Amino acid sequence: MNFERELAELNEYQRAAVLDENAACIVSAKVGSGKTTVLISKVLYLHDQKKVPYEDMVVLTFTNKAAGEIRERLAAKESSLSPEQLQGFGTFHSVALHLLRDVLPVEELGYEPGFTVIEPDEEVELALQIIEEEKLQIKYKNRLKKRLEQERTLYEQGKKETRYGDDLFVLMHRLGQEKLRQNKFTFRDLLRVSNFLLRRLVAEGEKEKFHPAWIIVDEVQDSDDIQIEFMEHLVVLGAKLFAVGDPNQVIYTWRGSRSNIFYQLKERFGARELTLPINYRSSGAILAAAKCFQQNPGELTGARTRGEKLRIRRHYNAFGEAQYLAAEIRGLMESGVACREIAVFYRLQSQSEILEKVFTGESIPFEVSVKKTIQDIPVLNWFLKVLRFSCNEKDAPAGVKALADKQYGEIRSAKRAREIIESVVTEKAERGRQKSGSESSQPADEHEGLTEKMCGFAEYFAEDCLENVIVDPAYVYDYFELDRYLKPTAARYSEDREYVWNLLERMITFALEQGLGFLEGFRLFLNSSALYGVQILQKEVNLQADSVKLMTLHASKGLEFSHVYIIGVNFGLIPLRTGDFETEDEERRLFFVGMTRAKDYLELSYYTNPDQVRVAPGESRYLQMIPRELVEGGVEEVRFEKTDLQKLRKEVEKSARVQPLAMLFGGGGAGKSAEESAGEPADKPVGETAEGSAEMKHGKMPRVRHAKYGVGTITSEDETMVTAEFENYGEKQFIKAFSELEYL
DNA sequence: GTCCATAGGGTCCGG
DNA sequence: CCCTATGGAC
Repeated sequence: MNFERELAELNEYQRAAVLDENAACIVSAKVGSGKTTVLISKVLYLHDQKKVPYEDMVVLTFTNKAAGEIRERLAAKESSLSPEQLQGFGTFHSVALHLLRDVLPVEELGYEPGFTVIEPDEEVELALQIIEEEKLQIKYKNRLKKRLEQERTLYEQGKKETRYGDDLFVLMHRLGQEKLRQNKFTFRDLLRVSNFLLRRLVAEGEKEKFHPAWIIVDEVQDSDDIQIEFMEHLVVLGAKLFAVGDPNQVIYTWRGSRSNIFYQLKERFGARELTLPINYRSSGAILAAAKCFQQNPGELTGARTRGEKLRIRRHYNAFGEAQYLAAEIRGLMESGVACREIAVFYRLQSQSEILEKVFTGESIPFEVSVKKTIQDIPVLNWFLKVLRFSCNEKDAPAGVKALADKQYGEIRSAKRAREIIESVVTEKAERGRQKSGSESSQPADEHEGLTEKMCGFAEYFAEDCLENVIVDPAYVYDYFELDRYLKPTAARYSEDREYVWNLLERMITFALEQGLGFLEGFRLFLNSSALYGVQILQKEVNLQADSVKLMTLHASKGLEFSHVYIIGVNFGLIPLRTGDFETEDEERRLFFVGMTRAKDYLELSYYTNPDQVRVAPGESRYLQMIPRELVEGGVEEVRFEKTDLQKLRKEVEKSARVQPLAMLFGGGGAGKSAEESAGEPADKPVGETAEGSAEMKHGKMPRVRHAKYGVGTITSEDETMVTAEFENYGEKQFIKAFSELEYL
């Protein structure tokens, strides 16, 4: 039997979790212990052995990515899965969306089933509009987004006074009315309204309307109150609970999850607690070091041998380190390590900048993980608004924004745009009322403006909609005469066009997949595009691409690499803040998460002369917490000469342009710039590299010795690199300033 | 309208 | 720690 084999591949702990019969079970899955494997096996076990249909399971994740992974791994094991069967599989928000659309009676609250999900920014815009119209007194308007999020709980608890004694609660009330009127849900509303209707379902004993057999939750430690409540309602409706998570990986308390969540869950659901204590990912040394940062020092056992020790390196500053990393990574590449197995983690997004510059200059293939949403791509932001008003004339605000867009719109003033849209909408409504069979549905005139095109869209495509004729983005592209707005002369034209094209293709495919007409499919897509915003853009998710990954420690969660470099382990940066203990604990967990991403090699580094203010020059005490016997050769300093570094830095700054032939080995002192002599005196050389380069001018092939590669001969060089042929290793490239080569 | 003291936020970033 | 929006004093 197929499932028997599946079970045989699990260890005893994993097997126990999969086979557990309790009504509620919480699995404390230690880092790298096969959490997702267990989760998938559980689903398969319930389906194959317990004959629970997939339709009766609710499988909840926090990210679209995790949801996608689960679907994918499931599809690999079970081929004939239909989308309907997996409607309960997704993020908390997408499952709530499904419930509100297809199961729960939202119309009883005054919403229509075709509601739109809006992004936080849109709620803020709506709020600002209300503030203006009603002359509300709101303090800190520039931080409205944060205030709406943070002070919402106070409002919901029925508090009278706002934090700053202003009209914020009046605003929240009006905002609620306005969202209802415009048929819009925020992310939070999805869960809040779901919870409200589920609670009512329970209270009125109408359990037959929705009664999942199982809820299975991934990364349960990230749940906030509203999500726990959602789980609770499903449990009350009769579902059994299986939740998997790790209290040591709570790094998002600032957005609502709490570190004692595991304890809370056990109390609330009377759950049995199991553990998955065996880590399969990291080498023994890495795991042992990481264990120093475990918060709940429960059982955590490694399955691997000790492996290579960690390294701790000291660099002068981030630039020197970037040079070093470039050389180091090149070395790894040459020794056959795939780029995709190498990652550099840092605490702050801004730290990637210098790495990007240097890696670009050194031709190291890399990719920076930056949060990308629709908002970050202006053309899509604009075009989605165009489509939203086109498909739904009730969404006048979208029409106004499309029309008044600074870059792609037609009308300068937002006020004027609003007037135009309003008049067109009322005019259209009137014409509809006195509809005499006259031929009003003319195709859009070629020279009409955007307003007319948006208003005529639904009518124009109505017939095609019936026959599903639209399969080519060109129809829509031409209808809007998009070239008039994207402006072929603009520098970003081809990129913009590709984005738009891509989006249209996706929307058409979506409509076809859903078995809906073109227009209906578009509407449904647009209504929930906020929830899947990032996925729309995923032309390629490049975890597979062969490039070095640069990301923040936060972003590293859930990933693994064979070689990991955590940089800037300075006090003041890792941990970021000092002072209060709550956040300090979180920093420790964050560091733990980062370290445990590494499979085979982990290197930690800090700066003696950090460029950023508020970063202390010394090593973080986190480094002192790691037992020395796990560290190769104590702290190794990467030595260099400061003037070389400054020269290199200037080159890199310029490298966007054509690289000038740097006079690195010209006459003595040629590299000394005015600022340099005016600034603080250059440090005394601490390395031995200066003499070496002088020697090479004479065209000799100097013999060198390197601590790691042994004795060799220089074979070639340019301004920045030296290549040497080693007797026992082969060819190796070094950055001159860091070569650590001893010239014989 | 301008000045200035000061409270409070900033980094991290899911849906 | 540093920056700045805020709002009262003038």
